[in-house]
Amino acid sequence: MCISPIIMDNYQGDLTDILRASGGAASYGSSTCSTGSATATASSSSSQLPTTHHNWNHHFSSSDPNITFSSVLEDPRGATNFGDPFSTMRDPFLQEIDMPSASATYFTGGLEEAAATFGAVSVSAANNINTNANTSTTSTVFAPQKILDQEHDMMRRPCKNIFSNMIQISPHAKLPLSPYDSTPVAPSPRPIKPPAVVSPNMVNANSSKDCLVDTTGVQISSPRNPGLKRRKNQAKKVVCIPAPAAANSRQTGEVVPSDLWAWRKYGQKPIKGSPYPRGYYRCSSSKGCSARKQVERSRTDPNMLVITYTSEHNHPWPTQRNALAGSTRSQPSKNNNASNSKGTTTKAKEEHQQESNNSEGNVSPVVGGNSANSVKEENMEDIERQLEMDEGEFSDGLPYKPCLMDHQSNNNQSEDFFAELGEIEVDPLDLLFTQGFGADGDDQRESKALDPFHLFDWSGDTNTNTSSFEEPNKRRL
DNA sequence: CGCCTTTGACCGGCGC
DNA sequence: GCGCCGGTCAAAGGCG
Repeated sequence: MCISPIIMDNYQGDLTDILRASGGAASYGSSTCSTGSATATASSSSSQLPTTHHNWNHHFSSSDPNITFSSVLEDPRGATNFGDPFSTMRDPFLQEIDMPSASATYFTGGLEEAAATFGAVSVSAANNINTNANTSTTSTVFAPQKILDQEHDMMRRPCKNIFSNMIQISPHAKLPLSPYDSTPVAPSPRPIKPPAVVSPNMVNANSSKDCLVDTTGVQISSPRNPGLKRRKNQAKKVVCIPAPAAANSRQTGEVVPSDLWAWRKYGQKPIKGSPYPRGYYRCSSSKGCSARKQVERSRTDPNMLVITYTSEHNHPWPTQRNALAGSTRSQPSKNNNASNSKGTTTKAKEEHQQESNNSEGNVSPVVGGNSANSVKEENMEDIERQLEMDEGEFSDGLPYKPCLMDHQSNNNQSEDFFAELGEIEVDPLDLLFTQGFGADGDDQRESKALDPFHLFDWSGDTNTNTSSFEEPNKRRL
């Protein structure tokens, strides 16, 4: 069995992959993955995630020698973390921030190439924006206007995958290196960064291109916590992704694509000038984690979600989503009526409605979070073993063939995929690694039954037969 | 019981 | 100094 490239398209709505591919892997898989040989994994431990990286990485690297995704995943700092794959764990998005310019370029180039392969339009590590843009040394650097053009282009094109619809903006490279650049430490008040140089070219959030956000000069505050003061120039990472389908959006909030972290919403505010509120989330994976993110719809393109990551996680990736109740809350089974007005009922209501809208009489393969996770836990050892086997499979040269969706259906699929993320309440990656590597026979059938996307049915020609993959989500829901 | 979301209040920064 | 604004807190209530 192998990982079909189609998965990457399927994952267009899930930040997990990007999280993994962009940053996490730099810590996880570093030296072994980059070579493609991948005979040894940096994480043979109980954590499945590094292995996951490993495999993704392998996909890219094995598909096309020109794709440097494996390089992307390599820790540019040359760190090796065989002993502790989390030893350098930081927020995968923010990690970019901390990279020296060269590293950022390195990253950008790799991702850009990969993005191009997948039909991506614009992916940028904006360390190179602004003041640093002129001094960058590679052609992969985007000048601000180029980014604008790229986003323009992106907006015109239908969504192919998350690579094609995601813009990463990180503070310019002249920001001092993050004080969190090193190994995560116990949560503690962090030093205040000195003011960053703000370029007049900076595109700010008030511009018409509000997916390009000045990530400096923003404040983080804990006004009621004397230990944490508002910090100007807090490094932020702004990411634009395709928003979930409008039908899936909440009245007062956003359907936030799942990522590996558990986020707890702690606030929501209407933002002046935007018809869409901004949701405030903090990491709930670990107490004391200062990681936060803000989610809002682009005021100019409601189909885009602007996710701003601030601060960093000071803990490893959560390896068990069932411990992260909020992000994987199960499908509501009751109290979905309109009389409920607080708590999770809104989400439940909408998800319920979405399910009703999408099911069309079919039985929705909704996988309860608990059951799915229990499957995950039970199968992780098998999964890891299977992953190791997959390594060999890739080593045999199985070509990676990007499966580009046709433009018409793709946009819908993107949205539907997000919708499903909210509906099935299970990280598709979890599905993948809990069911996708199962054995033959009953296990396989069971996996298929639990696989709403048919992700694991790659016996056919998946790279060209897009119709076979046409709207997989709708087909099942 | 522990987690979540919602939401009004509170607070600090900033511009005028 | 004042008001606006964004970010956070914390109470209330729901869910599994």
